Amino acid sequence: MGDLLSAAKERLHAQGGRLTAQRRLLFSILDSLGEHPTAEELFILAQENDPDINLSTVYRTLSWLEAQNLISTRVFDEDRRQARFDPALPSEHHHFMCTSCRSVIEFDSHLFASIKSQFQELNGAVVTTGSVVLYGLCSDCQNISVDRDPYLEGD
Amino acid sequence: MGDLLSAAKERLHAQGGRLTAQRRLLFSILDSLGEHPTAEELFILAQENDPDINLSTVYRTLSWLEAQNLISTRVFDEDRRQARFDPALPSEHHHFMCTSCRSVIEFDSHLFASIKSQFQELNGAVVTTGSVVLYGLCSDCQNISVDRDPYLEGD
DNA sequence: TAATTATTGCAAATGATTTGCAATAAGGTA
DNA sequence: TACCTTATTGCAAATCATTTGCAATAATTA
Repeated sequence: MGDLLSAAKERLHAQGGRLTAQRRLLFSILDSLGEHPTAEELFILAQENDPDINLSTVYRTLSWLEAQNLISTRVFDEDRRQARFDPALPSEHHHFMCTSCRSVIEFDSHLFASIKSQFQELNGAVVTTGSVVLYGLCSDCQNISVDRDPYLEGD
Repeated sequence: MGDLLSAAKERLHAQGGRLTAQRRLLFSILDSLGEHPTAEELFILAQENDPDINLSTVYRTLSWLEAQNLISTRVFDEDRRQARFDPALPSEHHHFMCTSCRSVIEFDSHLFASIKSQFQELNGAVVTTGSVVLYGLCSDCQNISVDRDPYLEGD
């Protein structure tokens, strides 16, 4: 932790950008959060510390972070139209999403490199990024519940 | 080919649904199309045969097909918020998307099963579905973009 | 401390997708 | 074949997540 916060600060300084209270707050939330929040979720978390922060500011900050390559944006099929923000560099890891509680678990696999090179050789393509996404029930949710309808909000 | 069209007809009949001209058209376009169109792209293709077809009808037909499990819906990160429709059973296959021309190539990999089981064992999760998505340049676009990219040698 | 201007909050705009509703037309039925 | 029933359509308006224009605000610099 502390990584994204300090990296973002540096970038801001180098570019003549300004470290506002809102940005500092958002950076540090993302920094300490072991999750993949939607913009809305991050907004709600931020409001606990700054009730006047605006959702636009959240989106603008996230866009800036992505342009800086400090976070990555993922759209999971289960979420349909809502993006999730991954406070980590892109293409270094893979994701599992629990279809019940929507939590995201990151994982690595050395087999991914083989899949990539296999595809490249077979198709003459150059693969620059990519990842694996798995869906299912996390160990917690297996006991608790029936799979929730992914397109119904709330419950 | 002919697969989706006849399967859809059967389902409609069994459910008291009606095989309208619009549906027949959309089914057969999807059936013969070796691509992963967005709703808009499918709409434009359909208009060639039925200039009065409505985009809502396209969306409604796609939703129905997905509910029937006859096609699957994918949201690629590169497309941001627009969904693409995969005129294939949601069986296990993976995708490569060219970041230049946005074409999608399907592929298989026996290594995916290993990634899945590896993750399950390690996390106590049950994985029901999932896939690999790769991004890069297809063989066609490699030449084009090399020619046009001023930062690459040999301009 | 003031000046400059990047950033904010707000409201309105966007773009993809969904939905309410009256008009239309499939697919049975008489 | 003509008629009925009601599933489906086209249209317009509504949603939902996200973006943008703009005047007010505030972080940095002079």
